[in-house]
Amino acid sequence: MADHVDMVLDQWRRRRPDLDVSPMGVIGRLSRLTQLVNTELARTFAEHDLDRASFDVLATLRRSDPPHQLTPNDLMKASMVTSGAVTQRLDRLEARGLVRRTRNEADGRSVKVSLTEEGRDLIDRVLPRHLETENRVLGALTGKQRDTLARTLRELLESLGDTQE
Amino acid sequence: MADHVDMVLDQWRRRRPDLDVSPMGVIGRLSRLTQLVNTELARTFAEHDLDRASFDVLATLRRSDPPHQLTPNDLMKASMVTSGAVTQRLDRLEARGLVRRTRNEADGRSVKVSLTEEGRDLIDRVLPRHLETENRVLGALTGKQRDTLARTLRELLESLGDTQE
DNA sequence: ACAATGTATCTCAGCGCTAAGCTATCTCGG
DNA sequence: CCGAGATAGCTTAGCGCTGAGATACATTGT
Repeated sequence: MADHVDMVLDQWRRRRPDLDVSPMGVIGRLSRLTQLVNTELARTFAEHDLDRASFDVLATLRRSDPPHQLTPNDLMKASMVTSGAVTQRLDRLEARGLVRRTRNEADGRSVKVSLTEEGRDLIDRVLPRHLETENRVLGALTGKQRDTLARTLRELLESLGDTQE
Repeated sequence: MADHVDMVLDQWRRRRPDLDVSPMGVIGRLSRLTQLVNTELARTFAEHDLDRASFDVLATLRRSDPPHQLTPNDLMKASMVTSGAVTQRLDRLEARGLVRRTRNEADGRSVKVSLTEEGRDLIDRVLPRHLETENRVLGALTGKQRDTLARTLRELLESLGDTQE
């Protein structure tokens, strides 16, 4: 059995036999798989009028310590997008009544973002469905394979500096 | 040692002990790693005034059978983007003189895209640097780990329908 | 006390992509 | 041979993000 990347690797080996293209066997698959998985996850989000960006914000707030308040800066660090993107995400979520921005008494530059009751209800409704989808996407792997995969990905992430500070 | 996803999993387990969030240990890392890797690859592309989109088109043409001619439709299938995106990618590359569009004699609806000499020179210059970067990104893994990883990712891709037709 | 520097957030032009729809051409059954 | 449907590529409005920069407030060193 062969996937799309196998075909790509074959082509390169015919066309450029002088190059070692084996790293593409890993990185090409990573990128392709992430795209397919994201498409699959997007379906579940869409069923609740969400997309990944909004889901990420709601989920990050939901899993934070009570009282579930974070600054835009916290959200930026967690989401790997720029501050401008966070502002716009919050604008959209606030307009839908899913989050609330309040002044930060302790620091006049800053803002506190929290879930509204509606926002919390929504994320609590979506989360189990999201986990089902993730589980289904991983259905081809045994538990042991998943563990090994998670561990290997963690090694790579750590080597690229993605650690808890 | 713990990465960002470990922290996220801990948070969920405290906040929602009723849910099994283990799938996030795999899918969260996949998504996060892909983003970090893409940032790293983008640096190499930028050194040659390229981005991933342009690189993908040039590389797909370069590895195709002589005479390195593909239709926009072929490029669309290979790249997982819409036809509109392919049109725009080709517009940009054509304006820079890196690819050429010619009529398809056999089918008046269609077009043939080929590399110019300049385009071919560029991709041949970038490709080895790109592979070095990919290799460096995978530096934390042994050869055996890379093989296992590639195989596992392929299983997932196949289960999601990403096969050669 | 305050100037200089740092930090938090927001603003916005520009970019690449998608989704929907358009035009031109091809295919095929009747 | 022709009309209906399929196919290939292009167009474009709208979307979310980036990168650069603006604003306001906080911190630091002297």
